[in-house]
Amino acid sequence: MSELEGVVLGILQGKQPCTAYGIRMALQDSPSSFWSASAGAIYPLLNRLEKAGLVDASVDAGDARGRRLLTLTAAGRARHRQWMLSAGSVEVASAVSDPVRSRAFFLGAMDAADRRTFVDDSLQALESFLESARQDLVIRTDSEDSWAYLAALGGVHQAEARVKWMREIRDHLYDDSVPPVDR
Amino acid sequence: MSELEGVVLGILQGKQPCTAYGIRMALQDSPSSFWSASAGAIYPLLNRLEKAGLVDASVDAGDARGRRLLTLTAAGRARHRQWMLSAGSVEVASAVSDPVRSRAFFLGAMDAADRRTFVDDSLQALESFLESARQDLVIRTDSEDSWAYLAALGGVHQAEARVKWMREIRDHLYDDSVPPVDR
DNA sequence: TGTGACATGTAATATGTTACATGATTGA
DNA sequence: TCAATCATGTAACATATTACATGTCACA
Repeated sequence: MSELEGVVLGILQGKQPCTAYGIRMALQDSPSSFWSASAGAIYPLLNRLEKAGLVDASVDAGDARGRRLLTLTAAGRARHRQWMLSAGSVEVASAVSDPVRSRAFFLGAMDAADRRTFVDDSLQALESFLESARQDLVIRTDSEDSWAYLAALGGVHQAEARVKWMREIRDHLYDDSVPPVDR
Repeated sequence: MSELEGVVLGILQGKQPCTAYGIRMALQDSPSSFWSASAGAIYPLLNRLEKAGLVDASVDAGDARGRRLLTLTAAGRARHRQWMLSAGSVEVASAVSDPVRSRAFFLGAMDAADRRTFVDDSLQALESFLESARQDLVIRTDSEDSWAYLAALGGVHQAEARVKWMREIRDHLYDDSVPPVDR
């Protein structure tokens, strides 16, 4: 069961009845750009879920576009619950990915000028991302869903931790005691 | 250019000359389980890179296994540099993924008992992950590569932020009108 | 001498990406 | 009426996963 599948089931549970397009838009509104939320991923996925009996679809008769309103079945809810509870496994908890940190591991192979570019530019990008995470939090502030707010708050905390960390690296960079790496 | 490709080029740059197997093992040693580091991903990838002229391979004549020692070409180094500098783009900085947080957005759809299970179990998983991130940091402490140390430190900071955040959620959970479990 | 790590690779499968293609609906 | 948004979908392609398959090397 893929991450995207779990997320899509979750969005559907919160918005049903809604269209595949609506799910796509909800995914796109997230500050994270981890999924492209492309039509080529969403429509085939939803059709798979429907075929597997996790999702019900009814064509909206009053809409000539063939608008399909989707809802979760009982099996779909059970599957979503199963996905949720997998958060307790260490494998899921450790399947994080941070593309900036992945790159930072190899800073030692760059020359001093590139290192500066890297740190300055990625710090700016991280600050910009933090800003969008904060905006996302504001949107959820008056929502009745305090859990979604707390989840978004976690995103802000993590974004703050990333900015702080990159500032630490910058401080280290501007410290002259570090000799250049030999190549 | 995929994340895995960039990471593999980076590992190779730091360990060359080394085998594809060595790169796999280096990937596996990371506390993050984001990549499975399976043979089915690494060997085809390295062969693609070789074909593209980013990697050079020389068969070790003294080894009957057909051990191939890999090195980066100039084009490979340039490609790696390009990947590194892409950390400055907001798209890359925002392409983070946290499977526990993804799930936390949908806590509102769970019943109280499942919510408690979710929070208690994922807190334990996050603490366990934090521990492995700390161990990874210890390994890098006496390394001459201070940058890799700083990168791993970022991993620890983020893991700490995730634990702290889940504790906040737990506090919110037990503050609620829901009667507390026996403890 | 035997076991576990080293070493390379493929096959079937699943899933995601980009780009393309089409048309309806809504509101200024 | 016209443009932006809503809405569904496919095609070619790239890439990762799991499971399988084979054999060598180092060392106790």
